[in-house]
Amino acid sequence: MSMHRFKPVRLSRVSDEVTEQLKESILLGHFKAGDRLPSERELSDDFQVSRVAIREAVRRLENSGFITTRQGAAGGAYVTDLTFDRLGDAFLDLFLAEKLSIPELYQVRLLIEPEIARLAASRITPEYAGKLKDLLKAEELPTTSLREDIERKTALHYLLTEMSGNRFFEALVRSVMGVTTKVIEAVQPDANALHPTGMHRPIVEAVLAGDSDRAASVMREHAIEFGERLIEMERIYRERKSGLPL
Amino acid sequence: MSMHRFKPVRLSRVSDEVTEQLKESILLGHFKAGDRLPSERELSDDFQVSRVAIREAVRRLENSGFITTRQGAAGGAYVTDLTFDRLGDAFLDLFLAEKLSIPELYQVRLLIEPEIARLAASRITPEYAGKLKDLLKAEELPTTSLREDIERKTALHYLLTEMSGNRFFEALVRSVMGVTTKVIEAVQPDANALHPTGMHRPIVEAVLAGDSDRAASVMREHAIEFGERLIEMERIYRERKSGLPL
DNA sequence: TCAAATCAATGGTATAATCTTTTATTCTTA
DNA sequence: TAAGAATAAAAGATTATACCATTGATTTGA
Repeated sequence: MSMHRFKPVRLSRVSDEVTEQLKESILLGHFKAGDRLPSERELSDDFQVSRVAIREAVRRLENSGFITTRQGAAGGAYVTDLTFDRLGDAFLDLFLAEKLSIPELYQVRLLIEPEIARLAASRITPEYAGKLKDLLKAEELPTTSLREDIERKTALHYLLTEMSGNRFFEALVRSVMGVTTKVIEAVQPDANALHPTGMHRPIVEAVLAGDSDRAASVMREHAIEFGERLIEMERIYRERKSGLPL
Repeated sequence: MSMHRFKPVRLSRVSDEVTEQLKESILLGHFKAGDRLPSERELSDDFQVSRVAIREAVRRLENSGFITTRQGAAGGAYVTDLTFDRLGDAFLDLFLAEKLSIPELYQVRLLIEPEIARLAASRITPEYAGKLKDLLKAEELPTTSLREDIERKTALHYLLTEMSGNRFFEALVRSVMGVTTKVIEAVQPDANALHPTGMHRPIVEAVLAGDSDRAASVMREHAIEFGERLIEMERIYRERKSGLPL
């Protein structure tokens, strides 16, 4: 009955050890974005484990967004700058597994989007003003495909989050957008009926005017209106559950 | 120059194909939480690929929170109910990679926590009232360790998000809490100085009273006060960047 | 000079053998 | 007969090795 507890010599799988050490190295900046990790065979030598263990670790790091791998001569595992994509994937999986619903997403969106618009209006610059006008013009071009239409209309929301200066807002909006885009593309509604051209105009105008309060309130109205249509989309989507995701 | 483009026979790695098929099966409910996937050897036969490919796929699914694996006779890959843990991991990685900062997290928290308190107050029930009182009592017990102290104090926030009835709020609060817990445990401040006993009392009282507006406003005050201390924690944390994460 | 052929490095895949862990079964023995 | 020990069996974990496929660099040759 010794008081001291010994730690197991092996904490876990060797591939987990490798994963952690590599991740640590990346986070500490020993490998920066764009750098290439040693080849699998080298890592195998360094860690003194088999290539299979290395590959499992690499696969996990890839899955977590830390690296991308390329085959061939100048190939290998390249460190990437972490993005919000993995968050989006996680949210999407949760939605597909019915651990999140559109109404829940929209309750949160209703809270943050007006705040983003408010911040954006308060931080308007001539450069951003130009970008906003361009996006609005692009939105009102004739639509060629649903996908392109969605891209154009989400672009404004992304620009506003960028203007807000808060990357957490950006992460959330991108994630919510990811889910809604998924649903819309699966249901294939009439693009213009879902989100009529010009719907964003009042928002842009308020932001351009630097009118924070008005920006927030028109964004709120927009979120309410669009949110209700989205909820109907989800109903349709869940009904034909056999039509596959991924 | 045919107009029709053929699709490549192999879209990607075989392990990616396997990952997608397994994930699809799980999402479609062919395997439910608690079910065991076929053994690696069986999957290898079914998919007609090597065990290496199977293992890489399993590793990714595990990393994404869809399965857990156990060794031994009754071992194997067991499907798990998707949780918000993976989100928390993603947020934590982003924070460690300096793609998110505490001030940004707190700007968002300042927005959602009062709303959660408001909702909780509007949905108070005798059962929740009992739980709230219990938690408050537990908080005011003498502290034994920093970790336990943190656990007790986060418990209230979790209960409130549960009461809010919105799982997205829950996901966000859990994620933000995950990051703050990480920072606090790394910095090891004096527990009571950081979050004095009784700090939560006004919030609980307002919620118990079913006073939504007051609940929101006192929660807002709490978030502001605590947030400022957290920002200082981050400064200390980032300074000694060598003290390792994970 | 430049295009084609070749080479080399690297990740991707397959196979097979063995180790380790865990549970179930069988056997022994008090 | 019941408890405990030995054994077996199943599954993941690990290793080793060989070979395939992709890709960029190098060499070759007209």
